[in-house]
Amino acid sequence: MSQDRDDDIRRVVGGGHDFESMAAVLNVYRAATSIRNQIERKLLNRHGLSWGGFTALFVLWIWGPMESHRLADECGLAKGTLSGVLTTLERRDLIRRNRLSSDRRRVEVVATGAGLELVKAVYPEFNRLETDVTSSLTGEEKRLLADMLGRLRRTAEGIG
Amino acid sequence: MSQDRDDDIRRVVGGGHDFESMAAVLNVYRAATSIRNQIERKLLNRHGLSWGGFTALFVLWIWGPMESHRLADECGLAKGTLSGVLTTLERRDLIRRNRLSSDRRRVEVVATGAGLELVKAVYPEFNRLETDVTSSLTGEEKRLLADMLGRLRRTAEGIG
DNA sequence: CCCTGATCATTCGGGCCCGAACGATAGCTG
DNA sequence: CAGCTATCGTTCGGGCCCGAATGATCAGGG
Repeated sequence: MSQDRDDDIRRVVGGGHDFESMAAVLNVYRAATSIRNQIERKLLNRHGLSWGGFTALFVLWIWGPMESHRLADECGLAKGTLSGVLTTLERRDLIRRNRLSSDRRRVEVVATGAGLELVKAVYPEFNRLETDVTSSLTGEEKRLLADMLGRLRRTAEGIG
Repeated sequence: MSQDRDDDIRRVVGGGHDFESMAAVLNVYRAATSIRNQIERKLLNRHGLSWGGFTALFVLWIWGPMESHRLADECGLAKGTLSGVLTTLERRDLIRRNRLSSDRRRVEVVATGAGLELVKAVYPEFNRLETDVTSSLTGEEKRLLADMLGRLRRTAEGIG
């Protein structure tokens, strides 16, 4: 946020507001959408993957098969949203749903061979884009950024 | 990102990857969605506003009427997306579209009295939530965070 | 004057996203 | 063992979101 914009805002909304917090929140959101859009455009679209789809596949790769509610949590998605994402992935044979015999309400989600192959192929380039996108920060800054954002997120979720 | 998770990832994806950048990007995205979801749930939904709709109204409040393409840019939305958001706002008489007589391709977007009234009423609470959400950071940290995220965003957009 | 190419906003197709409602399943309790 | 109650995943309604295609409008050159 440039100083000019900041001044415009102060002038219009008046005093008694918390501009530091506003700038922090605004920048978190803007940076996130920029990163997501760039990575989708430059990489994921080409492989027919959405951000959410790639995330799910990545989680299943790292931690192996898991139940749907936990996968939703790991991906940061509402369960209804995850259901749709999984349907898309399933249509392309990248994941499978297995109903648990021990509790037929639950569903275990498993990446197929093709799913694992895809995420393994895409991840290196994904990581390279992460590096590119954060190239204006030092290693120490990246750690600091991640730490501050982690606190921010825990606070936000704690408020709910 | 906890150390355990980090270790799991290192073990599976193997060496030669940039985990610092990965953690930074992951946390940006997760923090952004947490914040957005909380603010929508706790405030905007009650007023029938989406994040994008509130943003558009806020921008029009601060900087006054502006052409549609600039508004899209200020809101960080694709122009097609903004068109939909504006239709929603227009249906509720919160904004108006004026075709420019000087160039009938262009559209000037104006907040109505009701629109200004709404954004003025909602903004103080919005700002309070921004304060709450960032309460685990010091003022200096918020400034640092905003600065790093600004650099990050400019880099991301520069890559495209 | 047209014609051509550029530049607007809108529309469209597809998918994401949420919360609420739903139906199926499980476990408890009397 | 029948009837609650809680807890699954899915579905549904509505809106957001993008990129590509579309149609309207404008500016410049023959």
